[in-house]
Amino acid sequence: MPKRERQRQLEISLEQNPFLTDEELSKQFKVSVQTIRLDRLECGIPELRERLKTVAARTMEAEVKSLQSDEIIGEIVDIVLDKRAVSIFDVTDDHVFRRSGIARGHHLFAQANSLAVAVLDDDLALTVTSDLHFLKPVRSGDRVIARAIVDKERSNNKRTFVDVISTVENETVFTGEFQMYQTTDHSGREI
Amino acid sequence: MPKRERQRQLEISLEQNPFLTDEELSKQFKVSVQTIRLDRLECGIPELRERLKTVAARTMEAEVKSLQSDEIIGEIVDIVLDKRAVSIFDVTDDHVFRRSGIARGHHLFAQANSLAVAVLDDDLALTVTSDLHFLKPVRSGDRVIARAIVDKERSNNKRTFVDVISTVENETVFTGEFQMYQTTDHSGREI
DNA sequence: TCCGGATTAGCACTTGGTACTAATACCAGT
DNA sequence: ACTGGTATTAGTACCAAGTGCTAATCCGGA
Repeated sequence: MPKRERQRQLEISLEQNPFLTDEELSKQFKVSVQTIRLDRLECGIPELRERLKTVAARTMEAEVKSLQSDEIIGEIVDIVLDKRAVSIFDVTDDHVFRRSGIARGHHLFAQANSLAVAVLDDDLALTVTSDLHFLKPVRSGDRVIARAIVDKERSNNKRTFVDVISTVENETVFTGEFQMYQTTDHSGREI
Repeated sequence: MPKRERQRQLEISLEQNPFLTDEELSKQFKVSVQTIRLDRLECGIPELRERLKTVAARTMEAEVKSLQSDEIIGEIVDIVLDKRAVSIFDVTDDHVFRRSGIARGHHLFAQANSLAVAVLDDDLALTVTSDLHFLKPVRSGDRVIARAIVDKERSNNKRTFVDVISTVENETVFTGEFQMYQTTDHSGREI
């Protein structure tokens, strides 16, 4: 196998499995450990420990991100329980279709839906039905601001209606009407 | 600081930041490196490199998972383009409300919506509106099977209607009607 | 035949450890 | 005051997986 091709394969191997030591690689490619070291040097591939360090660093970051983004998609910036709430969601490359660069619908839905759940002062609010309108495409880099308002007129003690309007730079990109089910009895409360 | 307390703090420190070397820890706790080593030994905390290895391993796993789960939520098991498609989504603890154990709505939506996108033989299909019904709660461990059917009667060359029905053990848990926008012109094709 | 890139080998040194031994410190009990 | 036990510190030998360097060898083409 020619040198160029081996180096290409090496990069692929390490991308798939950064845990390989030079010795393991030398066996895989049937060359000496020194050759592997020279290859890594030429390709600018760091040693095992450095690779693990960066991979591990990625995890820590990702875990912090996913921790906060699991409960609520987006960040809640204002909330008055049982009345209204606002959340901000920054769209990144992770959220868009690669070909078109347009955000996948389920991320906008997730922001709106989790905001609708959060605005209800209930241990357990579930979505029953919802009616969605995706009005304008949202792209990577856009900051989506979702505003949820509890519609008290149409709500009763088991069903609550929450309207969510999401905007990017004051233009409405998404609207959702959520009919929510609440377990606890709210009839005794102030409405 | 007493030994017990120091060891407790040590565990906390390393959980938050597994990248700390014994030397850094010894400075942090103002004891010798050897003491830190003894503490790790007693608490069963592995050395830096082992810690990074396990953290990095977690990442790789997570990345494989999120890679496949980003394009399509769930796994497509059957598809006839522009006609129908089926996907399977296994609900885990990651998808449910901690308190109630019931799956968050946006995961069911994501499965259905991404299936609706996939079934359309188009580089760029976008969701315009959708009408959702969450009929029964879905729990961790449930296997959700989503079936998408393209409604040809109501579709024209710019708007396509896709109906998705999701079931768990033959019971319908979710239905969604998706009105999709397609960029490419399908009028010349077989319906 | 000679040149040059590619490969291999060998050695000293580095990091962040393990495993082990030994010394020291300090406090309580008798 | 002496002894015992725990805690801490110091020091040594060793290891894995490298870097950085020099030197030797191989192998193919002009």
